Amino acid sequence: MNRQVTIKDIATALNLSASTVSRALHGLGTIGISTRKKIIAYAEQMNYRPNVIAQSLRSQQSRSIGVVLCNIDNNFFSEVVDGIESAASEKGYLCLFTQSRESYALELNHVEALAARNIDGLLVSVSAGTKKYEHFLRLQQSGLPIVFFDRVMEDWPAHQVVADNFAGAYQLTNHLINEGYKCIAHISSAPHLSITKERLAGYKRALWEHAIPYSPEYVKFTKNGGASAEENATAFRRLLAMDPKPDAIITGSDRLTLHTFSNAINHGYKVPQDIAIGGFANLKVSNLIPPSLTCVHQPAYEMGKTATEMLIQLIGQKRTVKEMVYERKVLATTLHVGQSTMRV
Amino acid sequence: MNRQVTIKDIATALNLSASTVSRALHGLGTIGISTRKKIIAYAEQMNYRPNVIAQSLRSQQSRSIGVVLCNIDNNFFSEVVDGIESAASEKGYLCLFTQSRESYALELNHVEALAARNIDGLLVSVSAGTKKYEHFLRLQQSGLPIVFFDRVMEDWPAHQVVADNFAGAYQLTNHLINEGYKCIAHISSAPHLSITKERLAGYKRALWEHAIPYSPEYVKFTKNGGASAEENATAFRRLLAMDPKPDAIITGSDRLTLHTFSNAINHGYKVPQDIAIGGFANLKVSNLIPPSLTCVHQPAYEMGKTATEMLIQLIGQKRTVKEMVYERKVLATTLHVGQSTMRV
DNA sequence: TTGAAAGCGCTACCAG
DNA sequence: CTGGTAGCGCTTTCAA
Repeated sequence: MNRQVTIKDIATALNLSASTVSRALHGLGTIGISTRKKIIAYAEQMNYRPNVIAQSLRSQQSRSIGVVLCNIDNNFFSEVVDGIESAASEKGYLCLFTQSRESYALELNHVEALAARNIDGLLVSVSAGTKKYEHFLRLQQSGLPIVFFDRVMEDWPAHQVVADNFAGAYQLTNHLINEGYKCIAHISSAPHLSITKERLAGYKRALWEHAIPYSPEYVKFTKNGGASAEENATAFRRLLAMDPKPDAIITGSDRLTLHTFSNAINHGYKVPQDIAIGGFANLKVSNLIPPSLTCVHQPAYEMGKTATEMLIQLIGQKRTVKEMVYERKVLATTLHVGQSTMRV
Repeated sequence: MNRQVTIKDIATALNLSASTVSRALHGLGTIGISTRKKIIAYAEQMNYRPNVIAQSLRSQQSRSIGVVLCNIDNNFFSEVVDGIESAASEKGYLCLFTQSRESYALELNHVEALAARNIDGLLVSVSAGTKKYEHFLRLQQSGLPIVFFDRVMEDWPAHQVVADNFAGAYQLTNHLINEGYKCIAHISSAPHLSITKERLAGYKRALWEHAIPYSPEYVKFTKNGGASAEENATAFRRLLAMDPKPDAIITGSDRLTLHTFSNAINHGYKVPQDIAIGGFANLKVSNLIPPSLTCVHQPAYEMGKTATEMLIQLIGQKRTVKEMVYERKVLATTLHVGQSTMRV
């Protein structure tokens, strides 16, 4: 590879010292106006680009942020990543992007690999397979700014940006109850995830307010958040085999919603006549599918943007761990009522 | 931030030299077995992680690859990125990921920013706004391995991984002709993109083989590849205002397919009775939308994976620019026939 | 106004 | 088998 042109090259060519060139290029310190112009011109002509790695080594920061999430090929997360990249690139940060694929081991690997790269900060949505948070806590303790989004580390002080999962589930359940549905089941992600718990709580709360007893058998969790069609199919089959049969299902993610919908159709159920379906979903097609889908929409792009801006601000202020004040931002969800939960 | 522990720290603590510690940690060179064990143990205990930035500066490579594409929030590209990340992480590479948002200026910025980070290689799908390739050619000339995927730099020697856009469009058009459609229109992306040209060529070819005259007025291009709903709506309206009115439309991307579908419905057209629609699409819901969508599916995940593997191989072999043999891989598309193009 | 030197953390070479 | 030294490219004192 033809070496990129360096400050030293410019210095030699112009019979100056490296420090002078560096100064000229940054406009800092004192420097003769003519020397400066000459250097700038030559640098331009030679298409000089500072070596960011070297700058990074020197300054101990990299203007890059690490991102760990479970899987990008998912409407919700690709919107989030869109938001992350936008905010980061606007502030001159680059994103190192990794997928945990719901595996604790992979998440751990990626987090360590990122930390070794002098990232200035880390953005995390924890994997479904993660039950220990030491790897995050250690880094946080060492002073690395971390912002969790969507799926957060519970019961530990940390910066968080989340959707109002409780309210989303609560509103959706309420809507179903008000439509007259009596037996509302719930298919959700892995039980220990923060989003799962929050949504479950919203669901329970709505039932409770209407004096409908909560039956745990009507709630099915999927270990991989519906990544495999099979775990969803099982949950669906088991729910529909129950007595009484549920007349509505609330689903907890894009994938779960889609799978449940498709399972219903494949089993010959009509929506909403035989079973109503409504769920968390950031699909671009919800109004193309008939019956149009009732869904709780999360501000995914905004979540990515907000989390990134929060992170970059933290990077800027360089507080010590002790004086850190942890912030939790909750973004509102919106309920879109479609035909899939309409009472017939 | 509590400084990470360095080789020097270990050396001081153990009364050894930095070089010895470095050797021990890498298992290279000669070193006493007991010293080695002692060092390894201590490093582990102190949770030592090599500073990759320093390694990078020294070795002049970073084990990271840059990625530039137009927008991740798009089914096709998020699948591609999934493939890229998988392949990269498997080989121990990290991905620096950027979005050009169909803008030449942003693309240029990102490419330069990436190049300054000592990336070992670059993965590119060119933006719709890009008509000059100097920024890529310069880097390629300087020895940086670049692999283009999906939208490639035309008429220039370069590594490429693309879908068989010609065949995809050809098969789809053929299918429509065989179903008996007479006036087949085409809505595609920006006219100068490689994918647009290839698809147009396949379309023309099928018409030609059936002795159907090609009328340019029945082909509409969208500057931003249908990123805005509006440009698609305009194209749709203009097509349907023509005389004779087309009885089928072939669309050139996820977004265009979705928008066209939705436009048809909103204008009160029945698919396929009033107008047949088939297009390039990697949607996960194509069979949930009735009528089920006829679509040309591209192996997006595989495209990302293949491009990345090709890139990493290039990085490994370190040929000079002169001895470079450029390779173009073409991945087959598959036609899924649904009801949206069924003759009624 | 400019230059020399030191050092960020790491590794490769050459002496001992 | 181990240590010293140099240098990757850059910036930042400090001295001239």
